[in-house]
Amino acid sequence: MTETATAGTRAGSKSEQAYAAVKARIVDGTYSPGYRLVLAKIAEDLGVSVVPVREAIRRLEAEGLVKFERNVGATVSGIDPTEYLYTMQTLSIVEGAATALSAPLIGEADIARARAVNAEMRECLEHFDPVRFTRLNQDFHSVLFEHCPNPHILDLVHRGWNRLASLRSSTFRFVPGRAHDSVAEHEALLRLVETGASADDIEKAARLHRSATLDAYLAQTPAAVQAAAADHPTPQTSQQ
Amino acid sequence: MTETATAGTRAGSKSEQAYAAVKARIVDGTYSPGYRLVLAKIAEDLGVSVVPVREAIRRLEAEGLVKFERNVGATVSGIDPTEYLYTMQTLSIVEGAATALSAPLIGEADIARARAVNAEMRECLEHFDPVRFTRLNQDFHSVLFEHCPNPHILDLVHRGWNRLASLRSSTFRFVPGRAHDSVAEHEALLRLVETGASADDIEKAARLHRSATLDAYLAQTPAAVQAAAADHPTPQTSQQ
DNA sequence: GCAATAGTGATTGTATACGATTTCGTACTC
DNA sequence: GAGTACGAAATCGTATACAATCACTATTGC
Repeated sequence: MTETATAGTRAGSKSEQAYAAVKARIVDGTYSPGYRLVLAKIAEDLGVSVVPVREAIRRLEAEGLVKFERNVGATVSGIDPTEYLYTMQTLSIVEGAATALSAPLIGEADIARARAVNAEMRECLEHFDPVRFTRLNQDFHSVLFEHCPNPHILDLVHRGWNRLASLRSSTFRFVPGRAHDSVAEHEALLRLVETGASADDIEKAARLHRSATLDAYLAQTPAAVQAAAADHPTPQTSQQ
Repeated sequence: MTETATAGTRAGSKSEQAYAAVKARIVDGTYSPGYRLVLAKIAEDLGVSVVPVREAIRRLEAEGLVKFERNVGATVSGIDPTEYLYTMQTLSIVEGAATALSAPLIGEADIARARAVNAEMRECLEHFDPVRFTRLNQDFHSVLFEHCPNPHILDLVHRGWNRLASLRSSTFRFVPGRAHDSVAEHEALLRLVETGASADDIEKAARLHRSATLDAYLAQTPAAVQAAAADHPTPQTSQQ
């Protein structure tokens, strides 16, 4: 997880180093949303000059992790509800596809691992450990989509997850009750894969799983956002 | 079309200028696949220094238009059949979603315009004008997906089209006979939108339309590529 | 004649320096 | 007292310069 098309830029590169460092700080929350990223400051912290840092920031901008304004500077992208909506919707689509494409390549060992992870998630619910739950959730889905044979799609999925991570959109944070349903849906998803369900069915299930999380979020959110959301129906959820 | 998340980088920026210039040259074929992009040379041509050029190239790399190798340089991405497969598959997914999301927002005027474009495409078939056909094809699909209310998805669609443009994957070029089927499918798509078909049906149709082009390409391609493609089934096509 | 190797040229990677733009604080005016 | 104009500090944008790396070729040894 979390390696995004590094093509051609080996680890030794300062640019790459800056990219990884800043990204890590955003994802782990050291730089929280709204944080002002000053090139010179970051450059000094990392012991490199501003040029590679600038390149790193621009790259993070392309991934949506930071917002860049000319002659003003970069800030870490915030928890704009609309952005959350866009991201979840996009992820629903690409992750659904990735999971469907992965399904035929998922072996018994993968399934077993996913089940173990899901069991741990259940435990987290009892001991209320949101942080671990979120990390395990990522692990679970990784098993489902990591075998996706199309690297472009896989990359899009990774980007979506990174974006969510930067938004700190833990399921617990937004909708406490949702987590319980989530683990149940995980088990259902596994059974579909296990029994060799059609790619179409798996894709729908994966989409619904994410859409449900989004819907739960929207349900407990101010009316204004819901109104905006009405213009952006999530595909495959409200069908039938 | 063809504006890809320029966020924060106003037109006046040399970096932006370099990006647009190089991109244009790639898309219009001045720099054809395999062309070696030397920073210093491009910088001189554009009358700017190498730093903005470098930034532009890196951005194009992120979009998949060029391939970058450390300490070696950048080359325009080539017509690697596998890359073509990946791109078409991804586009099939995001364009399908974008079209489905757009559908409810497409008005009668849009439909009429699309019909006019499709009629022109028919003419191109008779007079054999592949270049114009390809451009019109893009216009046609733009009508279908440009109303997509989710900018992230729309951006992914644009990227896919740009990538195809750089690959010069004109339908004519790859599979002459395919173009005739294509215009027929266009009409069918329009009718679905017109009659308010479900988002699911529209999405499937849009995916199939693209998958068919991909399949046609694969059908006339060496066995080795087909074998590789077998590992990468296109979703929603073989389901029937 | 072939292979390994050292040297050379070309190209990228990064640092430093300076100009351009914006922002924010302050003083001044109405 | 509020609003505006001005100025200074901060920050970004780009040019230039140099160091690091790699590809290619010629040479040498076998």
